[in-house]
Amino acid sequence: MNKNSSVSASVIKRLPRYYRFLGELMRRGVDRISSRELSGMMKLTASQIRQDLNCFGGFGQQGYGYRVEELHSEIGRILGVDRQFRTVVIGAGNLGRAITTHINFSTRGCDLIGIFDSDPEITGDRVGDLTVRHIDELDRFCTERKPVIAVLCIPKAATQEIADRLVGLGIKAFWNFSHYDLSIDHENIVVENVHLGDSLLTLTYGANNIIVE
Amino acid sequence: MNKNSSVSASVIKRLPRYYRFLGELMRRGVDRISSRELSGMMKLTASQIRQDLNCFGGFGQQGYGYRVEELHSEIGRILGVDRQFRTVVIGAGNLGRAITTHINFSTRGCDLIGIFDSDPEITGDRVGDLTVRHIDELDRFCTERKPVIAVLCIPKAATQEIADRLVGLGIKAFWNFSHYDLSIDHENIVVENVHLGDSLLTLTYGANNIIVE
DNA sequence: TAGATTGTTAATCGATTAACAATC
DNA sequence: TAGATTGTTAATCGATTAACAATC
Repeated sequence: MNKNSSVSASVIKRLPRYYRFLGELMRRGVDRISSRELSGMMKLTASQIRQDLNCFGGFGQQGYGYRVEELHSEIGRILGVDRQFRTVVIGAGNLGRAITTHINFSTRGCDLIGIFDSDPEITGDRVGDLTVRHIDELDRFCTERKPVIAVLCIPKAATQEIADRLVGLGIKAFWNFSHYDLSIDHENIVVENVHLGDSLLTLTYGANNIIVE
Repeated sequence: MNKNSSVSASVIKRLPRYYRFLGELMRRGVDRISSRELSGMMKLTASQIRQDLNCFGGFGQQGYGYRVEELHSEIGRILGVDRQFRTVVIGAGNLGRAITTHINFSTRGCDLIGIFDSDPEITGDRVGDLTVRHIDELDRFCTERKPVIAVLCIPKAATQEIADRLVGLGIKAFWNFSHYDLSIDHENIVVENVHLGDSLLTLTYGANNIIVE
């Protein structure tokens, strides 16, 4: 059943985008699409789309194409949007607050249950429908509520230490926004590093090469 | 002189990370490093590092390695950190504010000169050391100050329209945070799409495949 | 000089694209 | 049935890795 283990990172990175485009098509009331049409919208080749989808199973129908709603829900299931992973945010500074309120976690398989900060000045503040807890409460909170995903919005210097501690408390997945390449040596822990600074530098590189001035 | 045009996106995407590691080495007072040592730190192969760097020139010295400070500044120059591209943020909601205050633009070749929003309720608010301007002032502001980079922190639905308008006002590069794949058909415009939602879904996929429950 | 490590070419590997038989 | 479009195999392309001669 699990073809999954062999699916390459390049394919997986494209799944959320497929999911997004299919959701948009659903909203527009389209119920059927061919790899050819989708390739036009997404600026991929039809070949690649068919190849990608077939990593997970034959979702299409020869001579007809793909049923949008079915494909959308299949990809959703593969991504895990039907799960509700208990998730905590560590760091309630500007970025932590913005991520907490700006990202729709529940439609992406996550249930946001806590936000923590080390600054006693801001514990008690409301962020979305959560209340900032002091980091000292983390151990007890994790023991009781058993979160499995942590969003790290903390300074570089604190990241590795907090992450190791969280692994000890049962966290299995990290969404890391600190300017630090988090790598966990434990088995069966997943990390998604965001690196906004690197992203901006990539843009600067592009600008540097087109803007002569 | 410009080997640049032929350098692949995969290499360019790695440059900010090299820059970051070299900066860290400088801070630690290391002044010499071999591709072998760096490969250990960065979890790349030494071969790849030498291959990558040689896209831009021979920065090393046979039998010795690379001088950290020199390599750091060379890569910085390639990325364009010594430029000061005038940059505006469009959208002063949670995310716009967080990006504005959280990211160090000036060390990444950007000079943040304005932040705009369509909500009259928040015009006049301070964000970092900027004051939120109403979006109606955008045209005049651009004519006078000539920004070249725009950071888009606006809803999906508004993105394409605002981007097209900004191109007309002289913007050459977009850092796009809306959940929308911005693509500009004009020549010589660069776009860096961030897609935090897709990043979270990639993590959810990973979590879904390790957390059995 | 001997040792180390680069710059660069060649070999391998993986990802993308093309082609087409299977089939709805 | 004929037409369309998938699923899948084969060909191509690009990126990574290995090897080694050049040279500091």
